Amino acid sequence: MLCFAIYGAAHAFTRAYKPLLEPLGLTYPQYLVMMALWAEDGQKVKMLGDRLGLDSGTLSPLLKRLEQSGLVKRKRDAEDERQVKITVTQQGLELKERSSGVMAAIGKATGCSLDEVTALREALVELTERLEGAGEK
Amino acid sequence: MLCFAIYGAAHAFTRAYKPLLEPLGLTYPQYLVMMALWAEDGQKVKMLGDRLGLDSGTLSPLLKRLEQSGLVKRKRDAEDERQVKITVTQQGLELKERSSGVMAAIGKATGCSLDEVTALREALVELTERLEGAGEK
DNA sequence: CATAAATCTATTGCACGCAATTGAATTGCG
DNA sequence: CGCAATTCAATTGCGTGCAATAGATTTATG
Repeated sequence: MLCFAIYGAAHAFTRAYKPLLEPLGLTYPQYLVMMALWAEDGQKVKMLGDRLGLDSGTLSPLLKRLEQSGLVKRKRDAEDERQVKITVTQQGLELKERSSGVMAAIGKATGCSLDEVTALREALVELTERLEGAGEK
Repeated sequence: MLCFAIYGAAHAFTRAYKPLLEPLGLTYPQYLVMMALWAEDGQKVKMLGDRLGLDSGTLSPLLKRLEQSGLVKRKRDAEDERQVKITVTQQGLELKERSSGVMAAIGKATGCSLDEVTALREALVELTERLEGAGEK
């Protein structure tokens, strides 16, 4: 059952990240969103959703919590008021520094060489694309 | 980001299963539980939790919904009244037949050879064990 | 034997994840 | 231009996932 192996691995990752992210006051999905924003600030909700594979039903409350924590600002775009632009605050930038150890700790926990990680990641991306392609017919 | 690839693949699987399981009235986690019970009937909640990596907080309401649907029965074990034994009903057994096409459809959607699937699965199980081992220290 | 410790299920509270709907804003078409 | 179709974010409802806790039962300990 490949499905079950992935299911278990995904949860194992979430559990592994949890103790590392807790001191930062972030959940795992929130951390993914912050990483996306650190990589490119000022993204619209739609853009984040496409990149992370999440819809507005998930992102809206998540972003609201990040705003509540003072990490991001949400603002309607002046040119297209349907869109909401998310910008990282000073506090959000500081969190980036404080979270620098997280990636390293996870890399160590996986105990994989860089080659192994790369191969596995590519296989999974490939698989994901095939599954999504099949679903759309 | 390996974490992100797994995160995406897990959701892609869930989405791929969804249209197949909907006609059966099952969610993906419910399907996993039913598969575990079809493989071995009469399991206790604890046993299911260990095998699927879920705790009682997740399983209790899930099993209650399966009972509501008439697929399983929950009964306190006579020998140890702390435990609850889950048994598949006649209706639950009939569902097994009706779901026989699901696995095949997913296998096809992945578009992987048996060797690829096996290799990927083993890599993920290995990774999961390392992550869990690291967490327990 | 009585009591403390451990085990097991259920409940509560919070945070996703997604379908479906709503409401506002923009685009396209006649 | 004017109205319909589209796009986008937010909301609602349901089903996980998990920590923390509670309650009941069994086991271990003195």
